[in-house]
This record gives sequence, C-alpha cells and structure tokens, in this order.
Amino acid sequence: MQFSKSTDYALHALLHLALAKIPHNGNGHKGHNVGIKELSATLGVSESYLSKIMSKLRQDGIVRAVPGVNGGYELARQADQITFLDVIQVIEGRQGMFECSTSESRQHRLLAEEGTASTEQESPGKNGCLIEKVMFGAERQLHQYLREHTIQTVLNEASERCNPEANKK
Amino acid sequence: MQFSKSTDYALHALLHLALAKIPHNGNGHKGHNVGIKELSATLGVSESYLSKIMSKLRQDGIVRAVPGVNGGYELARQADQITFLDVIQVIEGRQGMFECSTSESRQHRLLAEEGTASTEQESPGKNGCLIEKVMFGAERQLHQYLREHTIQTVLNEASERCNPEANKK
DNA sequence: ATATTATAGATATTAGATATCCATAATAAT
DNA sequence: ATTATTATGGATATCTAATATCTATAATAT
Ligand code: SF4
Ligand code: SF4
Repeated sequence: MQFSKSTDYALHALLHLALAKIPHNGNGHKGHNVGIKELSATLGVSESYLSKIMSKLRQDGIVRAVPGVNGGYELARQADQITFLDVIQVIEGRQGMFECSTSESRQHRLLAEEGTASTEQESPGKNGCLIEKVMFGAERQLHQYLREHTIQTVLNEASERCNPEANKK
Repeated sequence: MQFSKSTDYALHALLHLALAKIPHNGNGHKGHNVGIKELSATLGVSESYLSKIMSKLRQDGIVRAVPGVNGGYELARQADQITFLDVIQVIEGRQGMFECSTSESRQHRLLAEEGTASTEQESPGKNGCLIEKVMFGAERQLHQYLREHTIQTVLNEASERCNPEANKK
C-alpha cells in the first residue's frame, strides 16, 4: 500500500516544469521547454526511465512534448488545473484501492446479498456490500483531498515561504 | 496502489468471527471458537495461507487463538474496538503511503531546504517539504476515516438491513 | 541535410505478494 | 499419560508488478 516511485518522480518533474515557467527564476533562460536531460539531472533519475513517465504524462494531457532541437516538455495546462489526483491516477492507474477477491465465497452471498431476500421490499437504496461501502468511502475521502491540491498549491506555499512578508497585504 | 488480497481476507475473516459470536445465528452451535477449516471454507481461501494472516492478527492483538481440540480463533476485543485502520496496518504494515526517493537530488535541496536560508528568521513552523505536506495530509484524511469505521460499523448496518423496522424506534 | 530530442518496443532485474508444505508446539478430551 | 486436534513458524516455490536500461525510430528546429 504505497505509491510507486514513479509517482514520486512525476510529481517532482511537474514541479520542476512549473518552476521553469516562472521567468525571474535565477537561471537566465526565459520560459522555454525543459529537456529530459535537465530533468534527469535535477531529479537524479535516469533519462530512460524518466522519459517513460513523461510519456505517460503526455498521453494523459498533463504535459506537452516537442521533439527536436530545443525541444522538451512543458505543462499542458495551468498549474492550478493539475491536481495531485490527476498525477497519481496517470501513474498508478485508475482501479480502486480495494477490489475484493472473495466474491465467489459463501460469505459474499451472506454479506452482499443479505438484505435482498429478507423483506419483500426490494433493494432499498441499491444495497451493495458493506465492506466495500466502507472502503469506497475511505477512498472518496482520499480522492477529495487529492483533488483539492494542485501543483499550484505547492507553488503558492513555496513562494510564501521565500518572502513571508510579501503577500501579507 | 492497491490493498493486498491479504487485507481483503483479513477483513472477511474478522467479520466472520464477529458474526460467529452472536448466539441466535441460525447454525446451532453457540459462541465457541471458529477454526481455520471453517474460515477457509467460508472465505474460499486455502487454510495454509489464511493461517498466516490469522497469525499476524493474533500477534497484533486483534484476535485470540487457542490450539487443540475445539480450538480456533475469536476476536480479542469488542468489535467496536477493531477499526479498519487497525486491520489494514497489521497486514499492509505501517510505513507511510508516500516515501520520497529523491531526497538526495538537487531539487530536494531547493524545495525542502528553501525557506531555511531565505530569511534570518529561522524555521518558522518546522518547514518540511511541501510535496510531503500534501501527501501526508491526504494520508491523514484516509486514516481518520478508517479509524472511524470498525467491524461493529458493518455489523450494525447489516442487522439494520435485515430488519429495517426493528430499530426505527 | 543535420543534429537534437522525444517515443515506443523489447528486455532484463528486482522486490513483493501469493501460496503451499512440513515439522513442531500447545491444548482438550479420553 | 496418551491421543487427536489445532495453531505456529520456517522454508520454499511461484507469480506478478515495479524498476530500469538499451536500441531503433520518428519528429522537429536550425
Ligand atoms: S462481501 Fe463485499 S467485500 Fe466481500 S466479496 Fe462480497 S462484495 Fe466483496
Ligand atoms: S522535495 Fe520533498 S518530496 Fe522531494 S525529495 Fe525532498 S522531501 Fe522528498
């Protein structure tokens, strides 16, 4: 039950892209694309492996990629339109956290199909399994939080931390 | 990013133990222990593998086990004292969902140690990493939900479903 | 045309989850 | 005490997914 390293890499890569967009960013070069070489050097991850990850991110419309000289990657949307959930789901896939593998068991018939025959009143509220109900609920909580936090969230907090007086109003 | 099958098995097993405790439970035998054979038959999982899982649950004080004739397992605490989080952590372990593997990278030094030098005012609020902050926050949400739901939660809903009129008060 | 950069496929390596077997220890029933 | 029964722990086998690398190819700017 851990996020894969790829998710870690993806988040860091995106954050780097986001920072590269900001003009006044120390290093001279303006807002142009970031190549896999630069990413690899910054994150300390091999080019080969990173490019796979970036490829996935492109396929899902998180980043744009352009080959050729001075090519590289850039964010495909605004940083506040890229949620943590987006990134995680691209890398980890979209299957649920909980998939029961005992649905052929005697117990399943007891738990999941229990209420259906007990009264003649049929399925009041689509009575799914009660274990699943809890697990899905938990996942919903997690997803909600991850949807509310974007790359921009991190950017904001970072800049606030750098000059704590600046946006005190 | 999925819970293992073992977690699935553990939850189902515990639920079976909880149901076995209830006296008026159709089958004649009163409240005595339930052996690995019965569990295996009910869940449709091999005895060998299940016993490993039950063993873990015992080591962590979730169930009690007694060997010998008429031995078997029973819940070690009240059903409302066994949270989903307890069960999951026994099986999946207690490491965090997110462990960054790039903490030696150039980017880490930028993100996590950014604020420390920017002002002479030192570490206002233990400025940890901002990515971790989001991920840990998400995990906290998840854990909170899982802590609020217990084996008893499922039991309650199940009995309520069986006789929807009973506890309408 | 050429150098550069991303892409996709094939493949190797590793680590963890899943599963089974067996020898041993503990307990209740006789 | 003996015996049958049941859980336990160790060793091991198998399978799957994550991690990682290499190479050939396609696309692009200069
Ligand atoms: S009882 Fe629920 S969790 Fe268990 S197998 Fe059926 S649907 Fe899945
Ligand atoms: S920046 Fe944060 S997430 Fe990234 S390596 Fe450092 S501590 Fe980990």
